Amino acid sequence: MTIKDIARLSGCGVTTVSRVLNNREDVSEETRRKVMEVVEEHSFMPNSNAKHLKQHASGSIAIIVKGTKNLLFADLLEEVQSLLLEVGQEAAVYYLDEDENEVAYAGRLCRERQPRGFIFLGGDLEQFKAEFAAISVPSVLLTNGAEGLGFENLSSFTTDDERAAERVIDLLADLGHYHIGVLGGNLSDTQISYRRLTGCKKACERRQIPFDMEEQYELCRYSMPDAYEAAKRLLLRRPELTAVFALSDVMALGAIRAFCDMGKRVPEDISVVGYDGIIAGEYSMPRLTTIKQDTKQLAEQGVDTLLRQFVRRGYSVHRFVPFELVSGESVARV
Amino acid sequence: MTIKDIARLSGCGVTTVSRVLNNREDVSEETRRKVMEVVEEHSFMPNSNAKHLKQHASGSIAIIVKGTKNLLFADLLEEVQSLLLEVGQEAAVYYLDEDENEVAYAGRLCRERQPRGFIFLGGDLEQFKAEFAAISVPSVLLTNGAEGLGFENLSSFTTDDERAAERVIDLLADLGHYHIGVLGGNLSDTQISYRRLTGCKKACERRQIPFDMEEQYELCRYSMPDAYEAAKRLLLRRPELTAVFALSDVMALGAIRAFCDMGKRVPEDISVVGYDGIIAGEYSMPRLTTIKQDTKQLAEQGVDTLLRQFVRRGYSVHRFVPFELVSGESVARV
DNA sequence: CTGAAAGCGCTTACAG
DNA sequence: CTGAAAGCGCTTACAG
Repeated sequence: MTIKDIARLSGCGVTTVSRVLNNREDVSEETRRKVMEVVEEHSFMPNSNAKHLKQHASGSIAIIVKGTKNLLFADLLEEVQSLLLEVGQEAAVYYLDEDENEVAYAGRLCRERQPRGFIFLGGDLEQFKAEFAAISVPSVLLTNGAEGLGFENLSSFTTDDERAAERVIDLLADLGHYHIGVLGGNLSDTQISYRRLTGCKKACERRQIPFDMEEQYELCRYSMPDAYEAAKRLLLRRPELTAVFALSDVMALGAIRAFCDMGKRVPEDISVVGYDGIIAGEYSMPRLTTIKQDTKQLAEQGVDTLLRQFVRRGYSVHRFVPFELVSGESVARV
Repeated sequence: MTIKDIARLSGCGVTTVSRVLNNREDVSEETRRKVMEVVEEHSFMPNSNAKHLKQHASGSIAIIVKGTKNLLFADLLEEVQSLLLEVGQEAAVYYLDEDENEVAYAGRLCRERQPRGFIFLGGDLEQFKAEFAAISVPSVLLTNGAEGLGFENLSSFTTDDERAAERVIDLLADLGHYHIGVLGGNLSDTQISYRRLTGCKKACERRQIPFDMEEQYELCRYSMPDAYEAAKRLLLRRPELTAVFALSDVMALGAIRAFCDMGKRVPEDISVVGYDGIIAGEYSMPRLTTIKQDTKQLAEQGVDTLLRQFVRRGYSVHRFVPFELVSGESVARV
């Protein structure tokens, strides 16, 4: 069944059928009704391959998730998907390992699949700087800021990571913590861990808390098993730590389990702060003290902006979305 | 850049270019090299819309995830995706609420997007019975069994839910538990909760443990917040319970948090058993005692079978995948 | 081993 | 308001 059949059955030309199917104005009500009747009767759906071949685009938005085990993205993805569904915009999700090059991947997708636009969940600015020029469709980056890059088809929304991290250190300092460890990801200055760590350092300096990168920062991936091992290494190396700031909730959860297996109690013996505000952290034991990123606003503004970019090319915005320091049960006064 | 350009630049016909691009045998080595050179130089990618318009299929596999907050599917999805990536098979993921009709959705996708095949992560047999006939591409259902339905293009792999649930009740009975509550999903006989509950009932009968559906079963969705509320209702109604079997780990995690907030200790005051074996349950406090579904095998056999179905139509298999009762820290002797 | 030509199912100037 | 026709970028008989 093709629009040709529909045309034949409804007694008009294919052009008209196409117009009806695409909700064009310039069709008489009567003709429209006639066509729709036949369409419904056969529950006809236009072939999207043919459609998009002509339109030079696939009609669907590609969502690129960087980091398969990062539950923040799971929460965020859900919000993004439901917003897209509301407006009837199709979306396909592509998962990448956190170390893969998301922009190169998007570039390939562009040539092969021609999506209408991209939503990046997480991203390394390095990659954007180097390869985003090859991408010409509207795009939005969530949880990292791309303002400085100056691409007119790329918007970004993120938490003010530096400020948020400062707040965490301040909280810990206020509670008397002096030996603080940090668990986080890649520190290249194009990654979020770098911005968060910068906040930590500033606050430490301001509060006169010593922070020795080599000794007090432990690198790990965004997954519980990896954070588990990293947290153990960190505490074994620095047994005097009274608090650990994990730059992601998933890491914090792995760390808590690690400390517990080492015979420590959280927060009595060691405090743990997370970052993200994922659902799992609201139901963990102890409940996570963390920086809650506003996934709702991230998703809303991201989707909204992308849709706006579809109609207004060259429009792009970069904004911080508010965060909140949520106090759970994983932090204690020292 | 189209294959026409490649043809011109490499001095041969488009037919030949197409043959090279699709790794056909019948091309001379020299011609192939010449063409590939031009292709690489321009990093040319064939337009998939045009390609699939001809081939009457989209080339990509549609993965339909039923239940956005069910972390089991997150774990499973990751395995499925990485296997698909290994063989270079493109896949698009579509998320549905756990109450939506996944087969109707797949039907629409078929007409619109023409995927090569489907992988369903979770599914209600009811839906399959009613609407799967409309789907003619190879499909695989994971975590539910579709053997009885007799569709020749549908395979299924699942855990022996009934047996596994029996094992859980036996474990609890062995430890002296007599008042056992169950937290689970929709009980229509086409859903997994039904099969798991059937196992519970059988074991309870065998072990002479009373089980009053009205009083001891609490319905909830596959999400921590929902399980949290449901667990509270259950325990308030039946304070004498010494153990709760949550038919999903996500539910178990929500329940543990609920009991704790009610002033109970897990497992000292009340034991909790989960089902699934998700990663988050391995790092929770207490570590979850649960039925570990073999996501690795589920993914491997699922993907393998789907690929096999592509070349051999009418081939379908239905199998149980082994499970394991993993003992964590969430269960105690009464 | 190679290529000219038809056709996949749409959309969109263009002409009426 | 409507329709015949060209064309999107591929694949695939078919003929050589």
